Amino acid sequence: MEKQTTIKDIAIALRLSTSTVSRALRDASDVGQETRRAVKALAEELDYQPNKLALSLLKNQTNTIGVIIPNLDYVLSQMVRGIDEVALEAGYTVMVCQSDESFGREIVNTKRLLDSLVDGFIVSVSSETMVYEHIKKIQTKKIPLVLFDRVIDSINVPKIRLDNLEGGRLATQHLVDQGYKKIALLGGPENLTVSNDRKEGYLQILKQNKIKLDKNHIIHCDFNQDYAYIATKELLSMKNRPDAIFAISDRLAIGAMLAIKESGLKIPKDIGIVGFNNEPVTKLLTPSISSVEMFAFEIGKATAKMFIEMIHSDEDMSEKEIVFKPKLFIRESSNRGFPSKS
Amino acid sequence: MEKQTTIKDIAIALRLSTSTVSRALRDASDVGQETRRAVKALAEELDYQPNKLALSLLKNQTNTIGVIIPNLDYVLSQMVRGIDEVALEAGYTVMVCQSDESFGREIVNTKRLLDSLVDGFIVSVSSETMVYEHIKKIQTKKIPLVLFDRVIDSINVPKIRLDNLEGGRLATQHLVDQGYKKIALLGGPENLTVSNDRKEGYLQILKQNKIKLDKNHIIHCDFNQDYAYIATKELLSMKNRPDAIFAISDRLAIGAMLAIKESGLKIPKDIGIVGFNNEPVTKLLTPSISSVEMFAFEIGKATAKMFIEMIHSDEDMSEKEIVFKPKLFIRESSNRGFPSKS
DNA sequence: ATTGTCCATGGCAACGTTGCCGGAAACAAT
DNA sequence: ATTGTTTCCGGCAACGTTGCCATGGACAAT
Repeated sequence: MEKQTTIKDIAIALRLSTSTVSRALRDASDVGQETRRAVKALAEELDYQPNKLALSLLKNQTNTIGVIIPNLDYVLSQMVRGIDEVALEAGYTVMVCQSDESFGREIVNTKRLLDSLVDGFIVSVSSETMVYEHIKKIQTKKIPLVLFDRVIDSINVPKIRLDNLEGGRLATQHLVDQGYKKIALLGGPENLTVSNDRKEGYLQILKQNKIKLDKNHIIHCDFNQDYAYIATKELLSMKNRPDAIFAISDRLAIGAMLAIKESGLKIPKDIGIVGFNNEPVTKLLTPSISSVEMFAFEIGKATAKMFIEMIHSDEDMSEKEIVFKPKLFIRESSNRGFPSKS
Repeated sequence: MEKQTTIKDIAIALRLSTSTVSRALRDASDVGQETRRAVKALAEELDYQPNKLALSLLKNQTNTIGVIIPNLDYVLSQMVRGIDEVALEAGYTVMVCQSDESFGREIVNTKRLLDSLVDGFIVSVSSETMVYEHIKKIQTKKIPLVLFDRVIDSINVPKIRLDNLEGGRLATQHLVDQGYKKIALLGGPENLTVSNDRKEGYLQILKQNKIKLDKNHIIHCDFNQDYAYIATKELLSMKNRPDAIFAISDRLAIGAMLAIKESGLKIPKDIGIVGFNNEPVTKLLTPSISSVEMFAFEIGKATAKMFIEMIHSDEDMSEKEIVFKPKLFIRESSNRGFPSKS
């Protein structure tokens, strides 16, 4: 690590003061034509780069956004890509920290970024997170904070998310429309609004259609494909066997599908499946899996935009919330041909 | 953004000098018992956190690693996870920048991180990158640099990568063993050693087995699944139609598979496929796709370890290279049952 | 009483940069 | 000749921290 050339080096070489060099470099007024030219020339020659650290210390701002996410699966990768794109454009650098769905690591990451002095936070919580002191601490310190995707209702900051309730509704209504009568739910972590909203949508639709719910048909299996596999085996062995499964994520849907395939039941004839996220893989499987698109890339971009707006505006934005509308893609796994084509 | 409590605040409150407070906080010698206790108590109460920026400026080190990667697909996500894990452990924070396979953005990212004063770089180049001035600049400034996965031969720094040559060999030899005679190659970008090594392995095996190569059977399609689909359509329409495809990534293999399915040809009977990366999706498809595992997570960890070793050691490590051995997972897409089971 | 030693603390510079103020020189206006 | 204005530049402080050196008091040894 070589010493970088500093403003001082230039000042000494040119027998000027650092102030003058600084002004010349920034094209400020109060600098003579000649001096300016000389300074700029030498700066160029010595490949001078202003020391960001010194500036950050002085201005108490780092142009860095701390992003805390639970993992880097397909959806979050897309979101991060969206955040990245907008942030870069706006002159911010992004520090991404994965909590790996661990509450402990989420706290560690928050602490770290907090004293790395990021200008603000963009956060999506881990599935283990049930108490939000670390998040509230960010808020207490008046550091800009935006929540996205896995959002926390009780915290009053801008939020960008999918309308998961509607997503749950879309998926479930579709299954009802296809004539399925006993629709099971493979749910996610119970402390995540994302999961609960999707579940709530599911429940609403059942109620709306006067379908009696068998409580055993709801199984929570985090976001773990293997759990979904096991849970589905269990569902299939029930006396009151479901004839459709709404899985709260595509991973769960895949786990379910593997279990169903092994059982010999036919998809979608005997049993239908709808997933969530619309990962590319859903198109590729046999049968292809119906899924709810959640516009991850767009959510990422919107999140970063909101963040930047928040930083530059001084009005209170804590009530702002952007909610994206989901879209259902119907594929083989749930398509029995209803309503029958004319 | 509230003002953080500083050492000065504590000093004033306790009528001490900043030096004394600093020493007390760091458990250094030369501080009285009483003062130490008082300082620590107040620091706790005011939630004092040392200002990393000031420290970084002083010590000229940021405890931050700049990671530049072309994208966040499955393999790189795994690698980043590995890097993250080790880096965190060692007290480093990671700044991940995606170049999105764009040469321009790679340069921008390098510049940014360069003057964000990261302590060093971990880089995997974009598929567009053919000239390495920006990478060499890192080296010129004597900033620690480690290359991984997509490595550049002509740059003399530690490298961590897969034995792609062997990977290409494994895949191709397997196809030969299964009795395929006309093996096509869906290649990656031509300026990436990763692709070229895999291709070279393929060529070696063909030669070893005295299989005549039809030059039309080699098609480069970056890492783009859609190109692979089109390329495969083309291959299938050839007079001298291949009876197997070695795709340099799973994405390409999937593209190929889609095209073959449409053609009505049977996999693996009429035509075999082997992919590369061993993404989880390969297991799930019908037929499941044989693929070469590249131990992305382990490569990530090894990379970060190497980086940290490099920072802490003063011997020259530029010649160090860690090469992981690939492993072929044989699945339905290429399994014709040879050698026939007894 | 003088010197030496130890302990606890304070002062100052430095890291690289900018912002503010002051000042010198040149020239114009009175 | 005095005053004012402009142009160009330097000095100093500040951001938060640490490292080095100085200082002063207490106490023991001579």
